[in-house]
Amino acid sequence: MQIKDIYTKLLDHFGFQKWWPVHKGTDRFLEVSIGAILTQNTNWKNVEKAIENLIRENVLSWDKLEKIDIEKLKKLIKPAGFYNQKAVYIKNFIKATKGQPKERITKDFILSIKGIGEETADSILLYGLDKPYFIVDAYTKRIFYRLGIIKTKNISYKKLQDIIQQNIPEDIDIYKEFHALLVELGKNYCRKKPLCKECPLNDICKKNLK
DNA sequence: AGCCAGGCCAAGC
DNA sequence: GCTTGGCATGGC
Repeated sequence: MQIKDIYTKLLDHFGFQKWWPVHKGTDRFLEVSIGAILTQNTNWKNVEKAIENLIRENVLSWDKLEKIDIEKLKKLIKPAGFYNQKAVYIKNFIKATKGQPKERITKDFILSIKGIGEETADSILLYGLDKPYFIVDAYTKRIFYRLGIIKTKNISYKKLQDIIQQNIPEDIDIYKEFHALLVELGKNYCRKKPLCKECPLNDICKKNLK
């Protein structure tokens, strides 16, 4: 079973996910970046509440986020949790990237911002700027470990990213869809307590509990 | 009523 | 380089 066959199977089961979800009328690069910071170790439903707050208060823009009082920002993003550090991270990100031409927004550049790690950086690059970086998250590691493709869950981000990128076409739309599909599988079947019987990958998984 | 979520950083080996 | 503890809310 090849990695690209897993993608096909998931696509057959779930259909296209059309990630990353953004609101009409907002800057895609900005909304993806803020969403990526807010969703660090956080349920997306909670992130949606925080983003709704920012939109309702009309502060989801580079200018407004640069000027907003940080205590007010904390209040607005509170539903997303870890709001003290995330407010600082958002401020750091805005300060570093505001007014920068898109060519300057390289992975090394955004990784140098305190609060942006590997996954957040790749989310911004792939979904915000259409650059070919495959995103590795906790679901990706868990799923590939259970499938038997990797032998340890402690594999480094870079190693798993390389394995996946070397085994699927370098295609932005596939990168986007595949990651979204892995999240869908992780949420619905390959949970901490997995639902193996109904899992669409049951027949090719080593850890299944038939 | 716990357990969990689309991680990151700092500190300590 | 790898591991650990802290960070916080709301859904299920």
